[in-house]
Amino acid sequence: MEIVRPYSHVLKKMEAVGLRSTRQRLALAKVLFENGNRHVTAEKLHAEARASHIRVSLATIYNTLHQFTNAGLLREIVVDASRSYFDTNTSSHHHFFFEETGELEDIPGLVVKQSDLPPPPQGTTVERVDVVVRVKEV
Amino acid sequence: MEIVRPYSHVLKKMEAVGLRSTRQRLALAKVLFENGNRHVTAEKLHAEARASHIRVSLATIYNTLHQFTNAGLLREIVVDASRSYFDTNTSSHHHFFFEETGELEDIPGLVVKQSDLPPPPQGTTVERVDVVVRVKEV
DNA sequence: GTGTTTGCAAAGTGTTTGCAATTTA
DNA sequence: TAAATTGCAAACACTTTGCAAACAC
Repeated sequence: MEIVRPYSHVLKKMEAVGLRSTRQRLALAKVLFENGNRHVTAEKLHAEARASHIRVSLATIYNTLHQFTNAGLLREIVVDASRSYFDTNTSSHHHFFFEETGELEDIPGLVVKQSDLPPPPQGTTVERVDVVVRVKEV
Repeated sequence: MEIVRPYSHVLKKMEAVGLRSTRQRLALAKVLFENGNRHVTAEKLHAEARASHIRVSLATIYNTLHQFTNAGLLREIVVDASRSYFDTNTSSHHHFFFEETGELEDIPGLVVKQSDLPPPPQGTTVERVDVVVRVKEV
């Protein structure tokens, strides 16, 4: 019986990019990656960390979110001009955004192909395509 | 020969929703709607206004952008977590976003149909679909 | 031990607000 | 003249930064 370590790849990646295994980073990695895909804001992660008795400053939350994003462990999603969202799913996919609650949800199986799009402007290449489907409660 | 008043619909709309024709609003409407489609941030519009010797405070810029947005004359575009963009083209369309310069450009002829998308989550309706193609200079 | 990381408080950025003075209708 | 609008400065929310103390290796 294999022991599942849902976020062992995170530890490997941290080492690979030279991020030390500090108490804070390990605890945040656990919260973020242990339980499937998540969408978090800095504030939410901070609140959650404190609720789990993890002592971390907000500054460290921001540092960690950016370090993980640079390491390719997180992806930043822009849906709201006033807050940054981070997604533990770094594969190419899109989102439903619940305008009232500010929640995000992955859209399964929506793939935008290069051929679906007009060519990018002269001298540019497509870095990424983001589709946000904004939904409202009826 | 017809006299073209590219933004006469704006004046009508302002009246329709009860926005008085103040010096500031008229001047900003002119800047925004006189020369085809535009994408502006508050700061850019403010700078442009001052360059054209229009005295407007930043507070009024924000007020006006929101009032015009509520009136359906502008559309807010979310592409950057740190700034709000407003588009004079309120019809359903999508954008190229130049990550280095922060510029926006309409994508002509990209239409996302309801049938292209998975159904929205139970109890919600699609308010709007935003596609942002992030491009980088080669 | 050395270089990295943390946490705090201060600073920064874009945006909003309260309110007196001004302007529009 | 009554109600709406403006501009200022202060307040705000979120994020970043500088730096001394704590920590990882």
